[in-house]
Amino acid sequence: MSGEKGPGEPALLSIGKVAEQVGVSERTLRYYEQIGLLVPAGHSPGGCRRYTRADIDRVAHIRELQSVMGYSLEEIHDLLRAQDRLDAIRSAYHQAPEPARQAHLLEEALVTLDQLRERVQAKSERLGRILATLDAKAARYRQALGELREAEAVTTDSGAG
Amino acid sequence: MSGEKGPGEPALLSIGKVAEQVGVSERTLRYYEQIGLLVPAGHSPGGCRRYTRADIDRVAHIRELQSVMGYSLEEIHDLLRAQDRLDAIRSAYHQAPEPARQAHLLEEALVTLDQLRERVQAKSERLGRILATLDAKAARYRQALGELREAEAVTTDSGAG
DNA sequence: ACAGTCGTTGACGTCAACGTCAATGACTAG
DNA sequence: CTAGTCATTGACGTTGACGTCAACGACTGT
Repeated sequence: MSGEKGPGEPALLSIGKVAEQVGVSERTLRYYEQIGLLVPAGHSPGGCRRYTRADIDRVAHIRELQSVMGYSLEEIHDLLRAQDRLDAIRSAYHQAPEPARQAHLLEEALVTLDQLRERVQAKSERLGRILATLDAKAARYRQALGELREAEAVTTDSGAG
Repeated sequence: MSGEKGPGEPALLSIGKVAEQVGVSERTLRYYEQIGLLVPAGHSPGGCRRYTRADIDRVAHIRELQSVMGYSLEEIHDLLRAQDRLDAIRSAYHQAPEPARQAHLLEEALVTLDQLRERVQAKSERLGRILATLDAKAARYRQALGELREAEAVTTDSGAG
């Protein structure tokens, strides 16, 4: 036994499992590590990468920011740095080394969070406006279609009568 | 006079003006033409591209689909093809060559429009969910911050008293 | 012990969406 | 008519985000 099935243990995953579970390639995971986006939780004695569930969540988060927000990996890197600082605070929270500093970091993280929130909201609003114009367009076309059909019905009437 | 300032005229613009007005490079406009995304309305006798306001709108539309929806130029090309068909119908609408065919094309275009609408809505909803989780996170952090401050106040009290 | 699979590190390839440069031609103010 | 600016067509370069391949080492069931 070399540390596997303990129910309270981290439950480490190989790169292949992670790739399969989140639907990315192994190459992508190694690339993310290369640019400092996702450092695996550890390594096997032989040097194989070992990931945790948290790492999976992180990759999923990265993909979401990519696809939904259209962020570059560099922008995502910045965002996740703030997230990492928050996590550092959470772990520090249970040790309470310097409450004043904790509060400062928390405020800093809140600012970052608010900035992201604003950008997400802005995008959401833009999408809302686009939706409205699309609906308006569809309504106009539907009306035009109705008129066309009415005209056609009249023509058919006079043609058949 | 070679067709410029008539108030009812097309009011053609050079590539430089268009690039400046929509905030893209000339290279980008030529590239869009190269891949068939934006064919200029005409050319000067010497071969310079001439664009209309409609072309400007089109470029703006392209950039919006790129930035907000994250579509590739190829996907945008497909979308705009449907849009172009609709425009063809609109111009045909005043000539009424074949109302049955018009109706068919209109229905086709409506389907495309609905597909886009659905995708926009899906993205909007995803953004909404992200917003909710961000707000929840912020709330938790704000609470943690409050607790920290309270603890600090107590500490300060005992320290000062 | 060993075959078969999984993983590792380079290194080079790729694709979209342009940027940049060079050589040449178009257009415009004076 | 001419200087200065704007535009045109290649052609090659670039950047991000990976894909792919080779040569090798790690791990697993039997």
